[in-house]
Amino acid sequence: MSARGPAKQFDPEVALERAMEIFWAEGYACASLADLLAAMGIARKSFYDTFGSKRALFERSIEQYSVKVVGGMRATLQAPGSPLANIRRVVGSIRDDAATPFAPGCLLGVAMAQCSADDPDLARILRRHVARVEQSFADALARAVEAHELRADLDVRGTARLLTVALQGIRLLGRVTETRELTDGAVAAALAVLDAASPSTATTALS
Amino acid sequence: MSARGPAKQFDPEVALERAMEIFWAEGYACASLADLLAAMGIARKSFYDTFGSKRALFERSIEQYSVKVVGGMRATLQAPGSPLANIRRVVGSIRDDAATPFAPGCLLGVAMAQCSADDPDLARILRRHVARVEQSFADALARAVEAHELRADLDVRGTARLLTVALQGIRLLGRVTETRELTDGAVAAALAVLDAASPSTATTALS
DNA sequence: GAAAACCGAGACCGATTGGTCTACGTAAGC
DNA sequence: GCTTACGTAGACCAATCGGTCTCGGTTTTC
Repeated sequence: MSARGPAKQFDPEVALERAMEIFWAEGYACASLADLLAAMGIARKSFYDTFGSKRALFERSIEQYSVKVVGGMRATLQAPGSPLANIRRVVGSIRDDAATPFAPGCLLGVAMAQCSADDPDLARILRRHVARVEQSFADALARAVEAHELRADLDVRGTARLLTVALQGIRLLGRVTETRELTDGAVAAALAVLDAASPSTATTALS
Repeated sequence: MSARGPAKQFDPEVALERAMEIFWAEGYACASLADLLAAMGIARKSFYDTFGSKRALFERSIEQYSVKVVGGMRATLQAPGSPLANIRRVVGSIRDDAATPFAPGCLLGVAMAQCSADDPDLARILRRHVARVEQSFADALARAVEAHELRADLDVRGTARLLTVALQGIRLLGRVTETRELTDGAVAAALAVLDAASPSTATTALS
C-alpha cells in the first residue's frame, strides 16, 4: 500500500464501465481483447496489471452491471409509496430500455446464453443475480397485496417469476427487433396481468 | 444432377441435426469447427463441400430448429379441439423442456444473444421466426376468444407477445438453473394469466 | 537525484481459429 | 477397366486469439 509512484493515470471504474458496455453489446466470446482495450483506452500491460484476465474482467463487469441496472431496479421497487405503482414503473421502464433499435438487452441474459453449460461458476453468479431480481419483485408484490392493491390470493412467487422471465425475454428479443412494437405489446400484457390481479377490476372486467 | 459417382456416404440431414445440437449447447462463437466435425462425424473437406461455411451451417441449423421445435409448437397450437387447452399444453410443455438441469434453452434465443447487433441478416432471420411463434399464439388466442374460452375484450396481440417473451425468458433462465423451481413458478403464473382472462373466473375471482 | 510505481506502444508467444488444399481410397455408371 | 464423384485423413494457410514480455518515458515519493 506504499504508493511510491504516481497514482493511476486512468480510472479503473471508468475503464470497467467501458468494458461492460462492450461485453454487453458483443457478448463474452465476440468481445476481443483489442475491442476491450480500444474501448477502455488503456494499454495491454495496464489491463493485465489491473484486471488480471479477460474472464476476471467479465465477472467484474457482471457485478458492475448488477450494481447499476439491477440495483436501480431494486431501488425503484423498494421506493416509498404505492408498491404496485413501483412495479408498474419498473416494468414500464423496460419499454424505454428496449426503445432503441437492436437494444443490447440485459447483460446477464446475454451472459446466460453464452457457453455457460460447462461453466458452473458463471452459472452460479448469474443465478444469484436472477434470484435477487425475483426476490425484489416478490417483496414488492407482497407489499402490494398487503396494501390491498392486489388480490390476497395472488401467487406472489409465481407472478414474481413471470415478471422476471418476461423482462428477460423482452430484453432478449429487443436485441433483434428494430421497432418497439413487440416490447410494447408484451409490456402492456404484463401490466394487464397486474390489472387482472387487482381486487377492484376483478368485478368490473366482465365480458 | 448426373450422379456419376457413389451416393453420399453420410446423411446430410443427420449431420445437420448433430451440428444443430452443438450450436444449441455451445452457441455460435464457442462451437469450434473441431467440435462440429466431431459431432457430425464427417471430414473437413466433406463439410465445406456440403455446407459451405460455418456461418451457412448455423443459418441452416436455425432453420432446422425452427422446423423441428417451433413447427411442433405451431402444430400443437393448431390442433383440433379446445384452442385454450392447446395453448396450455404448449406453455406447460416448456416445463418438460426446462426440466433437465442446465437445459440448452432455445437455440433462437441463444442466437439472439450472440453478436447480432452488427449482423442484420441473422437478426432478420430470428425476427421472422419469433414473429411466427407470436402469430401462432395470437391465432390460437383468437380462436379461444371465438370459442368463448377467453374474454372477448382480451388483448390478443399483447397476450401473444407476453407468452412469446415469457417462454423465451424461461428457456433462457433454464440455461443456468439447476432446478425446475423457477420455471415451474413462471409457467404456473403464465397459465394464471389465461385463467384471469377466462370469462367464467372473472366474476368469481372476488377477494 | 535515485528509486519506485505507473503509463503507452508494440514485439512476441503458443495455441486455436475458420478455411483451403493435396493425396489416396472407394463405389457407381459408362 | 476407365472415368467420375464422393469419401476420409491430414497437411497447410493466414489470421486472430488471450496472454506475457520488454522498452522508453513520466510522475511521485524518498
